[in-house]
Amino acid sequence: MSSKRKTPLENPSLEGHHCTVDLRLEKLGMVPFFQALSNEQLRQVNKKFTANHYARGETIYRQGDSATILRVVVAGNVKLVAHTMEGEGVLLAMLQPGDFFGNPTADSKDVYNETAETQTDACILSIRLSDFREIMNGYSSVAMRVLDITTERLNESRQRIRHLSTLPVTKRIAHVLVTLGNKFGEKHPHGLLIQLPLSRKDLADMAGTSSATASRVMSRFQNDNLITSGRQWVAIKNKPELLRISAED
Amino acid sequence: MSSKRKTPLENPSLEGHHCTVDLRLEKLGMVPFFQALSNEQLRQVNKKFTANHYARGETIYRQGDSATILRVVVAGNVKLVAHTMEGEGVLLAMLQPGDFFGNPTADSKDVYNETAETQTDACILSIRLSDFREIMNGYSSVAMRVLDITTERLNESRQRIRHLSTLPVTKRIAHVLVTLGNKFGEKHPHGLLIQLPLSRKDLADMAGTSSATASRVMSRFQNDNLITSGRQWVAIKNKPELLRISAED
DNA sequence: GCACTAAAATGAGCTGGATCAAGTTAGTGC
DNA sequence: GCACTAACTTGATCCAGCTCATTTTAGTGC
Repeated sequence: MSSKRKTPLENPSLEGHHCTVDLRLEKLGMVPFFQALSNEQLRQVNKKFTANHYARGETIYRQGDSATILRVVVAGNVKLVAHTMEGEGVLLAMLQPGDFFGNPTADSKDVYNETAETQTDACILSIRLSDFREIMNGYSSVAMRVLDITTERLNESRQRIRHLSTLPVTKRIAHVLVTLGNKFGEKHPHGLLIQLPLSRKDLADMAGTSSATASRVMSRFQNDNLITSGRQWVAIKNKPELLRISAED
Repeated sequence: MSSKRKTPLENPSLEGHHCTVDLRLEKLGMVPFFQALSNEQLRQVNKKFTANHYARGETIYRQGDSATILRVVVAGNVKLVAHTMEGEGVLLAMLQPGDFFGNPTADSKDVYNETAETQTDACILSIRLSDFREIMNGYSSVAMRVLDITTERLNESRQRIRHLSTLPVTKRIAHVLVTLGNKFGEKHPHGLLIQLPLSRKDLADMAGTSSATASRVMSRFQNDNLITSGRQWVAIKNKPELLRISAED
């Protein structure tokens, strides 16, 4: 884009027209739980979905909204945030293309218990929960993959509980950085660049601390030459050492 | 039992012979995810299970063991604990009859990432993971129920992350008490008795605090007449107030 | 009833991290 | 290049909850 750009982050520049039917079909096949389906089956499934484009920072749904729709990220990133009454946020998950969100549970009285917000421009597919349940009923491979993913998320979630209960802030942040690096990292002159707008506040909300403390820890890491960072971006220069810090003792 | 017993907790007195085939069959039908099966189907499924009796305090499997077996609690209680290297524990879940544990995921290189230990004498059914996957493949109702339960556990787990990150100890403990009351509570002269051996340490490991702090908070609750408790047992006398405390502000 | 033991209560002191409040800058738009 | 602003940094203070250590007590076995 403009030669003035300084952020090392890629400009998403995701135009609305990227959310087309053909792209949808192509992307649906890449979604983990549809991988076992044939092209014809995929075409059938595709009919049930609708696509939507969201700008960065838009809210897709809010905590407390009735949960009748399941969504899949096709392009861009989405974050799931739980808010307390006072407005403090806890960042539950950072999603990338292929990830689904919203409960896959049928229970029609369910409401979302987190808010979904785009972290970049994004293209999102939606399907009625009842339709998705039907698909799972029809194709056990789909149901099984969804179960596998949910189980994995449960395990991650429990690991985070363990960290919150037992590790000091420094280690928690080191761990969050490594995890983000693994999921969103891309090779870059600065190091392993986390391809995602990521503020100190976001980091703090992931590690369960305040943004002031997150900032202090990040300063220290930067001094120790473990990371490079600017506004809303972080690159990892020494992953092994971060990993060591997060696990030591 | 002996007239000398003081604990208000029921004496489990679960003898080995309670783990019989007929009991198994009867109980299997009560497990949430098998409820939609016919008697004949149930009999088929039953063949795949084996039953085991464990004494209180026994370890069923350890964190790091290879995870090739899925288990179901038939009688008694089981707790899932994650340990750090230093031996601190985090209590991830307290299970009751009907609950399954161990990952339902096929991935054969998986290991358990928590330790399962009996909290009372218990009867446990085991099934090979591969057999269970087959059952889920064959009966989509089973797969769907397992998914629903896993999703619910994920939601609980995320709520706990929210609490750990945002609530002070007092509220977290109040919340744990209410939750345990709902799950394990039984009417009793003392109030709503939590039918489970439950030490201050257990409580602390659930709320993410030290047993000293848990003890202090419990003393305060007792002074305020919200609970009654002794060694390893707690009864709730004023649930509405505890609920208010856990949610206030 | 008495002795025994592990659990629980309690005290004293310390500290990691929160909070509040200024400064500083990176990145952008013009 | 310059001005602008939200993001970030950094300092100073404070306290909830931890740790360590001691005393008390509930529950059990005899």
